[in-house]
Amino acid sequence: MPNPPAGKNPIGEHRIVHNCEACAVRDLALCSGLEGNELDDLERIVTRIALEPGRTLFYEGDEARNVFNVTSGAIRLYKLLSDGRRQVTGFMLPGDYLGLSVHGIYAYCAEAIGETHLCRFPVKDLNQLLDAYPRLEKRLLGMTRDELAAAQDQMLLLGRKSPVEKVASFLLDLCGREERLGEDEIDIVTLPMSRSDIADYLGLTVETVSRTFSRLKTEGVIDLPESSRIVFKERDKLEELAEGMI
Amino acid sequence: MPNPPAGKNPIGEHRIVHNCEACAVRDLALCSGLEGNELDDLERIVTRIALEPGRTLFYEGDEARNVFNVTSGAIRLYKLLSDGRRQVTGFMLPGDYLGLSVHGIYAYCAEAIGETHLCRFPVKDLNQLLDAYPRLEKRLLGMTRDELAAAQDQMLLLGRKSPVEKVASFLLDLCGREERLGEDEIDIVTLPMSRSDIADYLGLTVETVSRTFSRLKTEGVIDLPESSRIVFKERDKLEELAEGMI
DNA sequence: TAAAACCGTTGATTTCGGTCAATGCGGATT
DNA sequence: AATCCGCATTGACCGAAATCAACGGTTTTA
Repeated sequence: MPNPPAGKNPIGEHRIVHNCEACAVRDLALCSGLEGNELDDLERIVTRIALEPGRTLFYEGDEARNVFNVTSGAIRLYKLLSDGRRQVTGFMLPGDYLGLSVHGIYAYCAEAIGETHLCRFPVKDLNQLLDAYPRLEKRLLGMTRDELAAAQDQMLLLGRKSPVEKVASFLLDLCGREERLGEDEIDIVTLPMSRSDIADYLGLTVETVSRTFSRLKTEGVIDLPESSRIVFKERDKLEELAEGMI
Repeated sequence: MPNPPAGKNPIGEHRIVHNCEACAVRDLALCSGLEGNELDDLERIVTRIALEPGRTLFYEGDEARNVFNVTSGAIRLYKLLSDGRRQVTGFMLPGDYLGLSVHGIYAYCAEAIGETHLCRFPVKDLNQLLDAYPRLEKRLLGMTRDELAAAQDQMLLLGRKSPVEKVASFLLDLCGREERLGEDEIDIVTLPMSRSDIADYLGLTVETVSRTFSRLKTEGVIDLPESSRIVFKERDKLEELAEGMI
């Protein structure tokens, strides 16, 4: 049963009727801490929205009125320097939570990569729920803690890994996340994002990313049937590469 | 009134008698969320420890039994690759909280830089307190959120900034933190860490860090009366450099 | 249907930061 | 005072990744 759109607002978001109980990411997202009437209270404050490819959800510096949970598609988070250099700080997949703010201001920009669906929670309402349901707050703390740990892994990658190590780490990480989402095609990763997104995530240029993919293909470590599909031919080799053991 | 040591254990930690009410970082640390008898409960589970320079507090992968709050000195957090490459993920100063764990395992190594004092909280006991005092949990969430935001700034630095931009950002950041700690010497930063710590924090080599300091000195942006003291001669210039506006 | 725009790949060239090496400097030890 | 040691600095050189450029394939637009 598809979610029927319930109207389109001026900035290109589609509101959608939805049911949390039946949600695909129910066990991954913020809501996983809740059940029964707790979930009803959460459902009362949520709005489901859809974003078309390339649509900006919010900018760094905007007043942070909402937090979001991805239910389908993918979002890129990024920061910009004044001359346009970009650092992608994360890719948010179904189940992931976004909307980090400091002093009520978003800490990064968020853009849809492909067609993307999200749950939107007004911060004001959510804060009240947090007080009522400690389990929800625990869940939020847990998700923030996990994201901090991932950010520190990314620092190691950005500061000290070579291009091959970066690309290998990235592919394995994405593979692990897709597996956790129930992708059963083992050893195949689908890349929702462009080479330039990957480059800006890994602190490289598009050319270097492309050359590294080609090199891994030539060496027989991966296969590239299409530019957005990666097949792991030698996963152990890839894992060794990712940790700098070669 | 100094804190009298109360005995030294086999691994080189000194336990210390202490009073939270009179603590210097009372308003910065975890405890800032509490007052009165709440603070008493926290005090009941805390142990004050002292570390001599270079002492390891815990390793990445250790079972995470405690979390810590720095009260004086400085701690470096870092991750290692198998061949010894190191990424320093953060410097923890008085008021900062450390002990991030995923699945009950520490996510990084923690080492004292100089003589350092900390409050140690057993995770088990702290979790009970978190349930009893929501404000404490809010405080923890807030501190984790701030650290995540800082980690994302650091990703931008590591992935997209040039050496000068990295060093300038680092100096300004450290200056801001020392000011918040009540350092009243405006425009003077004292570096508790070595050049190699800085290099491993910024994703550079010692040589490049050293050359960049020298270059900034030659250009009259900073002064370097000693290798661990930085005087800002032209703060605006430094701020422009940090954001890549030159 | 042609033109344009975009994306990914590959090649040639350049450059910035890493590597290697030598020296200086201050504090600790004898 | 003399030696040593770790840390910081400086110089010379080199190489890996950035930059610049071109091309093929696909999608979008006119």
